[in-house]
Amino acid sequence: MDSHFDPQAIERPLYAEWEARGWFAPADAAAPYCIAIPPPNVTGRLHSGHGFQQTLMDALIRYHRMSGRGALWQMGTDHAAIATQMLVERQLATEGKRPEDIGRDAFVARVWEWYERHGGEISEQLRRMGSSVDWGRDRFTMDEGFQAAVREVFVRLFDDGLIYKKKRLVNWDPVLGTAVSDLEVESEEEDGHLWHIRYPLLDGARTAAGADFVVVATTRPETLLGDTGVAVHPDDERYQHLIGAQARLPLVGRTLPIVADAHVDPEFGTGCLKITPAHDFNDYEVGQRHGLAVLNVFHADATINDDAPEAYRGLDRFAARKAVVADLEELGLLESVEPHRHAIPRGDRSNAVLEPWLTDQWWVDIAPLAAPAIAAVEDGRIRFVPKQFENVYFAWMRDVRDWCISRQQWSGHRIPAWYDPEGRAHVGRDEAEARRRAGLDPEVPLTQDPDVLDTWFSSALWTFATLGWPERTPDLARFHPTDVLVTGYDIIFFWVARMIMMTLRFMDEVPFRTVYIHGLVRDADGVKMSKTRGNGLDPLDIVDGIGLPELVAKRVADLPQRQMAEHIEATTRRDYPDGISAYGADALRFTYCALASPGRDVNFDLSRVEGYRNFCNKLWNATKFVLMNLGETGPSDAPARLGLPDRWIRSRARQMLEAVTRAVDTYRFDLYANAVYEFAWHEYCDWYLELTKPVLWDEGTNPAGARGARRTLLEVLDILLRAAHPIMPYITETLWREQAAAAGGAGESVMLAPFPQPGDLDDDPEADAAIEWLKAVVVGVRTMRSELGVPPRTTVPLLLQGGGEVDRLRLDATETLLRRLAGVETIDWLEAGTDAPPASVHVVGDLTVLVPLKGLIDVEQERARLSKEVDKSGRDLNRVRGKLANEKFVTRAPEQIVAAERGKEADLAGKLAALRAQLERLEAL
RNA sequence: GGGUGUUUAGCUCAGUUGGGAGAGCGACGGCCCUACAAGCCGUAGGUCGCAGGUUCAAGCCCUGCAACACCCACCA
Repeated sequence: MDSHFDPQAIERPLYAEWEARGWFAPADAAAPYCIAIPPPNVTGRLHSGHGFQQTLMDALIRYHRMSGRGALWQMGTDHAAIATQMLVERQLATEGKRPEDIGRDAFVARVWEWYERHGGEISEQLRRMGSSVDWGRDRFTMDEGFQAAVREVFVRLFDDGLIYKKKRLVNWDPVLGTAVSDLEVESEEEDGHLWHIRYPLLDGARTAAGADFVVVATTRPETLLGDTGVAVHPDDERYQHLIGAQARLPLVGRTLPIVADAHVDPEFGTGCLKITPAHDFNDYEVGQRHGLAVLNVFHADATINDDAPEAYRGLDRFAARKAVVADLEELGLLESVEPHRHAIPRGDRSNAVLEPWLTDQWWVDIAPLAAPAIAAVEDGRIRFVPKQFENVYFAWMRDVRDWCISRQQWSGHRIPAWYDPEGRAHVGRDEAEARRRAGLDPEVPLTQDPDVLDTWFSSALWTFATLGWPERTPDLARFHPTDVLVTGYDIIFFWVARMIMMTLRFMDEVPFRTVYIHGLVRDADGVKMSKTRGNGLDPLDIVDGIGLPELVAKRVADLPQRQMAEHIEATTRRDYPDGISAYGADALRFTYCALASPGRDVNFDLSRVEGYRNFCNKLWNATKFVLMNLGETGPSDAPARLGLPDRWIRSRARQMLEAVTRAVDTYRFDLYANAVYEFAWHEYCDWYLELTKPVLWDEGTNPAGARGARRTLLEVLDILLRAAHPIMPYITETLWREQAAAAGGAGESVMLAPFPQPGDLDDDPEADAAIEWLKAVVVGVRTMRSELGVPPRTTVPLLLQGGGEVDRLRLDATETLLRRLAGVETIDWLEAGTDAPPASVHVVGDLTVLVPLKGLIDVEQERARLSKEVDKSGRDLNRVRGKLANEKFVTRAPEQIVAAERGKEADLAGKLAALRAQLERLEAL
């Protein structure tokens, strides 16, 4: 074996082998366990969030596969309709073309080309992370089966009256030229203005203050062109006499009725509200209540249409705003302008300011779907981990509004509706069915609805459509409901909620029993990773490494804003002066697991990866140590005897496995990783390997003991590697095969080996206590040596004082080990009544451990150290005595707590006495 | 406006039923000792956000406050 762990050398060949041998497919005749992957965009690239999420899923899948389940990790990708539309449009733009220049069919062909050209990238990246997805069952949300599923769902929902077409206000993206759903609106506070505009009153009406106009306030003066009313609060004394009066709309001249509506807040602005039903959601409601006209003044691209005065026609909305304001000012109708901070709705894809716009769209009537979906979580058929996300889910679901599912784009699932010459819509699984259902003659021409469906409509069918629905496939019967969904809180509404609704509707069962919600990956400073900030880390750059020039080039490529490039380059050069090393997939995966604390975002820090890469190296070298110490014959059937260290490490391994299984059961990937790390490094390596050395190197006097140590070294290493495999598959596979070969055991792969169980090993309290005693003495001696400046290779004499029978027995059992680990030359007991020589002292329970100074030591320094120890012990003792002096404590606290405190008191008193005695001795020198 | 989360060592974070504050990284000192310098040994560092309360006992339970982050709703 090489002296260093080199992930580059082992990872790719292993993955290729696993895949080629079909080991990712679920075992037959085993209890099923299934996770459906949240489908990455087919043309996307792997980012940190993916890496994180897939690591957690792969850990679960590998764990359950090893635990004997028929584990299926269902693979698939998403067609990402809007994202792809934008990419292909951008590609066309470089050729100087617009989509309409080439037509729908050619455009759709381009989209498919795009899928085919880029579709493989994400799969390769998943492989590089070690993800054990079942490639044989790979699906795509636009594949034939999915198209059938989508049409089936659409038709059935339509037939049940849960899909309908209706003209109403929607969130309109004027840049993309499509409606979007409520969820795709991102509102951010931005600095704007509040314009106060005078609307002249008609027929001699006056305000209470005597003015012949009312003043309305608006943040969007251009919408004035579509005003059809003015509203005041019904109880507003200032305006009550104007209710029913009329005002004249400036610039347009239209007559506006003044209506009373409780929606108006008398405290805001002047208490007068202009009503633009076609361009504001609240105004629309007000308009409906009062029968106001709905006058649309925008084209689809938010330029002013022909229903506005000629002067503004064709102007972009922002140009129109300027013109309107200027004209109002000219006319003396602009009373004032004040700065005003308010929320601006923007499209999550285009970042364009959205407009409420009146259009015909397809909708899902959501309430009948939401009710059973709420119930499924309420009654525990689905549970969220962490639990608090159930409240997030409930809050949204209980107030959810109808879902706008049609998009005015070309990329995506086309809506299965056809129009006859009279414009009536006929829904069907295909045109023939639509015609048949409508009883239309073959010669009646039909045209299909031009719109496509919201991408999330097909995603909502993910768990069951991937398994074959609407066919009743064996996979569907076996693996649905899936066991757990692993996803981020950012798509609970987009995806999780909709999957639950659709699955309950069409499968009559839940899509998954558990929803594990993980945090989002941020950079080391807690800032969200994003392309524009240039602070993102590509997981594969951490796995395979990347040079600084390449990293800089990658981060500044395709930046929306050129001026950011300079800044990003500077920070990149500062943060990664040498680029990024190839840490390997195992180290990265271990990091993701270790950082996966529930309900928290992950602040991703490369230094953690480095630490866990070092951990990989530690495992590597530990295995090397074990293999090189197997001796000539390796393990044999000759009698073996387990020594205390062997019994201890087995007992500790059992406790590690208890922690691990508990952690996996509760989705505590962080505790899982920590338990493995702690055991492997600080127990197996730091102590156990060291404890075996005296035994192995003194084989002649104790061959059975050496055999016991060898056997234990191998067995515990085997357990450790199996326990760690779900987190770090590559290195564990490599080392496990070495180990298995040396042990002469069977088994081709650690990923097919059984996951170790606590019951495989025995608890051994006696060995635990003995080795803990030994460790305490060794650490005590080491501390004294270090503080006294004794060179590592110099052995020291050791004196033991006090202590009981147990201490003597333990010394007898571990003396050889103690000598080696503490660098001790001689060990002598001081008889009772004998004065101790001047010495450095350390107390372990009743036992006092002394390293005589013999004049070659800095007495002053030791005195200072002892004083500190005396002070600390004195403080501890005082605290314990204070507690015990408290009558309430003694009478009310549980007996065992009180007894423990009394024990502590005795220990501390003894320790203090021993320390003081030694301190006095030193001071007498 | 409503809601959720966070606040523990210089940094990033654990702390599972309330019973003597932990890890990793970083810092400091000493070591190339026959698995590992990607290592070994040791040391320092915290009034657990603030103020109350419950309790014999609070990092943990309750109340209030503050700061930060996020979600939902949007008074134009």
